[in-house]
Amino acid sequence: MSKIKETSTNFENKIFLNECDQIFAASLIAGQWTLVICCHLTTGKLRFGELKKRIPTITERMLTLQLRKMEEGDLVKRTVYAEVPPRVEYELTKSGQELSPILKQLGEWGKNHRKTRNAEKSCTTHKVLAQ
Amino acid sequence: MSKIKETSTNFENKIFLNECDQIFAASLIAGQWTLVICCHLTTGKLRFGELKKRIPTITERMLTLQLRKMEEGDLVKRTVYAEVPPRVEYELTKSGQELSPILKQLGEWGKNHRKTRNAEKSCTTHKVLAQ
DNA sequence: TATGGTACTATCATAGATGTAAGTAATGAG
DNA sequence: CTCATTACTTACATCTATGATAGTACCATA
Repeated sequence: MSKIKETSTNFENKIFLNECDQIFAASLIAGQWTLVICCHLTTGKLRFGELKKRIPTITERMLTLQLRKMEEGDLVKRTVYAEVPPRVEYELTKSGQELSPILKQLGEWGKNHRKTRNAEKSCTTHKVLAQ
Repeated sequence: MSKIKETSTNFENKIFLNECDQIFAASLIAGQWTLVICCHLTTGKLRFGELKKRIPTITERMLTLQLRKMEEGDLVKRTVYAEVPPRVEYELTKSGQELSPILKQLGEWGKNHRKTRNAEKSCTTHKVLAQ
């Protein structure tokens, strides 16, 4: 693989294309509740009401909106059973499952980064940080 | 490592703690321009004006705001030189650099996910999607 | 007929993110 | 003295995400 000049249009384009996919991916996990929902679904299918119970602070409206957005983004699959009272199950799609390890890494990074930050802050300013 | 009952509080807590770090990490890369800026800084230091040139569609205001947020989040380091006209350089911190490979993976996932989606859509609905 | 459970939907209100346009400090060049 | 340069800041407008609250369809059950 030959090295591309950093000033070439090609080089800029490569960066830009990469950005695009990253931004596309990031936008799919951007919602305030998306990762929480994702996390709860990693262990298997859950009904709407079960999700609501596990995420007590979410409103039904937001849960609906987020699940729809995630369905739209092909992260979750929604299965409706023609029963009364209604039963709807949500599960991660294949893509959703493939995202999990990356999110896990992101979480690891977050953990370390948070530690590093707090260490540096307390080292330089000797302040205790909330959270 | 013994298996934890899925119904135990401990199990729920483990999920929740993991969530926290992920959400913390996600919030740091959440800005509309954060990843774009990150991307351009992976190749080295850049001045404010250079970043602006490389991201023609960003306004000065947004560039400032995002950079400040990234500085606040310890993703970038800001160096001011006492010159006139002023010179300010931005570069990724160690944490910012460590985030790069994960973002790269995220981009890879995004690329594949986008492909899969389009393939499935065109397969079932035979529609051409405007991206 | 009245009630309950499930998974929503509709409406209104607010907070936060982003965009537009203009202005600023400092100083060297002319 | 005037102007250009750089990295901003300020004020205002708008757009999007989130929140609070109430209402709905369906039918089994009492």
